[in-house]
Amino acid sequence: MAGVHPATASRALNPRLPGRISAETTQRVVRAAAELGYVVDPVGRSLRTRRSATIGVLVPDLLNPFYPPVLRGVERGLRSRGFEALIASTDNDVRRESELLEVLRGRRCDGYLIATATRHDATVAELVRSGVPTVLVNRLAGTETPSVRSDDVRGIGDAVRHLRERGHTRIAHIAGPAEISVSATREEAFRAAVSREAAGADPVVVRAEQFTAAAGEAACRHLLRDRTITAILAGNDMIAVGCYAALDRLGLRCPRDVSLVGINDMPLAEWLRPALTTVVLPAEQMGAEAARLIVERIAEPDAPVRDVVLPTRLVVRGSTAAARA
Amino acid sequence: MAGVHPATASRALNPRLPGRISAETTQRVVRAAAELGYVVDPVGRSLRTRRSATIGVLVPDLLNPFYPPVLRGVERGLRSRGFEALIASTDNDVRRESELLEVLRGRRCDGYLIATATRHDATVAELVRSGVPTVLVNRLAGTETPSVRSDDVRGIGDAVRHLRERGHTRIAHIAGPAEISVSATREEAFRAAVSREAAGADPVVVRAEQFTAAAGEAACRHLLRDRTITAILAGNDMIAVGCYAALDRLGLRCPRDVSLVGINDMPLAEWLRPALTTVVLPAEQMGAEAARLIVERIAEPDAPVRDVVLPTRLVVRGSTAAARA
DNA sequence: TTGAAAGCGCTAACAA
DNA sequence: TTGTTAGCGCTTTCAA
Repeated sequence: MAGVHPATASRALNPRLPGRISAETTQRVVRAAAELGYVVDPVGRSLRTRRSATIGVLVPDLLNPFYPPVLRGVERGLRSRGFEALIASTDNDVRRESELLEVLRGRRCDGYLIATATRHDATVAELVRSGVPTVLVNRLAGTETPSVRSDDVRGIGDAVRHLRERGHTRIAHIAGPAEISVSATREEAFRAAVSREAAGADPVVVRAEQFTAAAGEAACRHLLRDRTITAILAGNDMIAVGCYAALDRLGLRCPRDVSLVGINDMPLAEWLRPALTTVVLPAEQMGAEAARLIVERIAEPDAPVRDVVLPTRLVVRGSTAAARA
Repeated sequence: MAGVHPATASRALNPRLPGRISAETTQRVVRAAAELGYVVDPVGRSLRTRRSATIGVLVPDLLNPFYPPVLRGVERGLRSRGFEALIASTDNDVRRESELLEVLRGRRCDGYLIATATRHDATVAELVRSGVPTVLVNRLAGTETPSVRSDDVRGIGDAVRHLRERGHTRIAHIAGPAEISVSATREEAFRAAVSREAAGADPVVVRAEQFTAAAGEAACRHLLRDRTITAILAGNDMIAVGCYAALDRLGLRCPRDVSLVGINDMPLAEWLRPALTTVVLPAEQMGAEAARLIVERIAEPDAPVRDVVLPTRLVVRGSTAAARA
């Protein structure tokens, strides 16, 4: 319709392609395209360029309220750069992780965003080894891979100090599952903070089997056989939700009897009663950063590996109060 | 490697293609493929077949806990049939809906799953008119489109009866935004149920601006200026969460002063305190059914339009009790 | 039952 | 600056 060769049209519509096209021709092509409602067929393009403009995204559990905001950031970040996400949830199942990754790899994604990496993750290790652009989110597995995470150490330090300042001396931590890297990071941060902020205190740590309310409730009931504990730092907000339930069952009240701090600031955290004091992780921003990193990495696969650490902060709500006398 | 023509290999690996291949050759090809780690390139296939094995999925709000389970059902249902989902969240913005749909259409999806349709939705109407396979989820816009929804009328009837049996006579409903079709369905069902179950009672209805806790809280505070109300049916669980907050603020207790019923049974509903009595919508199953319907529709675009209505049930937890004397 | 040939829509390399 | 040619990997049509 513009009276030019297809290749010229292609160049006119893709200004970044080699071969500059005159302004006049470009205009003619663009106008014709608009009139015809022409949009490039991504399939033809992919076949030629060997790129799909698609990123595979693996999350551990869509039902954990932490991830939807992350995905929102990922989705927006990718789409604004012309990419689409293929999202898969592994339900915290290592085998399913490798299956899903196979499916996504079958789709020839240009890169992968992995939020499911466990501490020693063979599937992810193999992915990285194969040289495919990969970015880890929130979880860490080896240092040769770019990652986005949050400064949990700082946030947890703030949380412990907050509790200490309110007179709590017996502070417990309900850690997440051992195989998840953030569990270890947070537990370590907790121990460090207690020994720093509350020298001489003996840090109490129990472990929840999963990052779920049910597992949190079980762990909390176990923990509270020790009634000297007046404050709990939960491994994440879902575990904190379980703590509310456990406290209720045990006839204890929050924050009067036990203060509670979560980690994540998941969507409903401020609507729990009492509203949850929690370490805010910038979930959406983490997703957005991850999107940026993976696109950069695809453009420059050999650029040095970067780790992005995003700031956290403590938001004080109703679930923490002064220790009972 | 199997010593056959590519076309033969293609046929051997795609048993459904025309042209039957001998068992022997097939075996040779399959074995060679396995050894080479060969997987079909979906891009080449798409270019040839004009199909992408990709479904565009539009949801209104990833942050509303109702949708992650739906997506889980969609994801599994599609993947088990060889399809992938391209998921986009519109944040309840009509303009963004049409933009995102354009982006997805640019990707040449084979079909679309729309969970965002408002009552009179031009974008969706145009999509359907263009003849692209489309299935609506949870929301209804016109009858020429297949849809998956839940039997809210039944569930709401059960809820009202439940309240009535516990002695509640002043039962109010906090409806969702007017432009969403489920808001109207539920309001109507509520009015019908009240006049059936509680003849003579005057159904009280207020409207929340959005399906969010904040909007629910505002609506509930407004509603409770009438202190004769002893029970509330919230338009969905997020609105119910807002009701908990409003009751707290007003110094009222649930269920002692006011009983509360939600709709959805979202992931955290049972962990709220008191645990939320709610109408369970089979979210994941709705997603799975939608996946099934859209794939069927792609296979047989001219089959008669089907509406799937899935059953609901009331789950009674701690937020409802006998009316105060 | 298998092979040969062609072409889906696009853009990279080369030529003009 | 634009045109020509070729080919990405696959499956379909036609022929053998």
